[in-house]
Amino acid sequence: MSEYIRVAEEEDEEPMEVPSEEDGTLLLSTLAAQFPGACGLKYRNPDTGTMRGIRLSDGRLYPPDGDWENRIYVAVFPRSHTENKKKGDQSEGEQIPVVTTIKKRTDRQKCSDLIVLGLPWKSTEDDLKKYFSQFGELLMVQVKKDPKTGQSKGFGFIRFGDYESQIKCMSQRHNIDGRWCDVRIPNSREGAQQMMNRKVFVGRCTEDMTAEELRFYFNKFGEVVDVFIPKPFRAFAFVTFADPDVAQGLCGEDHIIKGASVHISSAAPKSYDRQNDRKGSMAQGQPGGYTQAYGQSPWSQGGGRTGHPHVSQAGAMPAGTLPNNLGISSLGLGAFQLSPAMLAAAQAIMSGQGGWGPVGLVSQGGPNPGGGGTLPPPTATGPPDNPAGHNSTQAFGSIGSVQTSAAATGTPSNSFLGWGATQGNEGPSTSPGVGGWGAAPPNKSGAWN
DNA sequence: GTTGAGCGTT
Repeated sequence: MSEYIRVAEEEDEEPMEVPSEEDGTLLLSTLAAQFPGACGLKYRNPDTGTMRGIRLSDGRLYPPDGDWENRIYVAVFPRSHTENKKKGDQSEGEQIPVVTTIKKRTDRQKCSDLIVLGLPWKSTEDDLKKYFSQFGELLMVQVKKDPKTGQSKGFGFIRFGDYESQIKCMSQRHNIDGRWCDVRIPNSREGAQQMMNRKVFVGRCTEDMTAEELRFYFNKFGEVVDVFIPKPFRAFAFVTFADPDVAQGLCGEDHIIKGASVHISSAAPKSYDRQNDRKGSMAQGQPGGYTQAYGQSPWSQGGGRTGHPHVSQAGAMPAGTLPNNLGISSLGLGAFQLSPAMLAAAQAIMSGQGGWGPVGLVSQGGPNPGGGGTLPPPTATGPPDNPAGHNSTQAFGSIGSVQTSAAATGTPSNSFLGWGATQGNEGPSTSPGVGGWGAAPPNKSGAWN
């Protein structure tokens, strides 16, 4: 079922053939490999003469009506990218409303550690390094081992130097030495923090706005990783971007979508204090309902492994939540324009529908695999990160200089690959970006708003 | 020289 799909950068430019997957979908990573920065696909519908967006979900583009047919598709880029290409003429074509310019680039993401699951027992850190280097510069590689026996536990951690590498890596599965391995965002707070402020609240939505349309619309501003529209209709939505800067940049703006003016504001529930208030009532739940919202690996595991232990498709609203919709009009809408919606939003968050939410009341039907029902304390504000440098056992500056093959191959030696500084470092704290963690961008606590 | 869902000695 794999085929080649013709894609052009602009509608009138020469298309390029890009391969689809066996299931007929087109990986966004495949598209991006030929059209760097592309975040979607569209084509002109001959019946209506208008452009039609292609559904994107979990990094895969789905053929319209199940068939790519023989159309020529046009790659879609985030707006900033488009702006660069069309030198400034902004008053034409598509309905781009009043918007402040977004200069932040989508690749200015912070990377997070990634967990690699399902490793062969024999795989070494050097093996991982060799394999994952194909996606980009690696800052860290770990294989977790039994301290006594030195035997691998079958999983490890990696960290890329740039976010695009991370995205690319996570958008596919990996065969390492004969085993299918998953790369995900770890359940730890590391990744969860990056979820902060990536989600915006879109108020005054109309009922005819579909998630796909919202996704398509907001993709102009940056990669959209999730759109959530509560059901039944409650006139708001959540849009989650890959880049928190994009999300933040949109906050406070009014946009016109399908003729309606929607208002974008922060979706940050900022309810970490409230969590403490209701310590007793929060049963359990990983801090990362997040994990499936963002760090999911759609392909599950290879081999015979079965699905994820924590898949929370919390459908129903838990009892005893907030008073329901629109009875709130009695509260005086004029003064608190966002109140009703925010209340409803809180409701949605609390119920777990949003796929995140700090409290995670309902996690899923099954037992919490995290062992023990205690929710790890959020430690919202604390700066838990070590200062630069001492964090990982084998942070290394730049791949490419692999002269340490002696240490890499033979001696475990605490599995230290020993590349803290490579050639050409003029002392510490020069050249941010190399040299491991010194450059670790404005540490996580900064992302909390 | 076993195992196969998970979540990280520092």
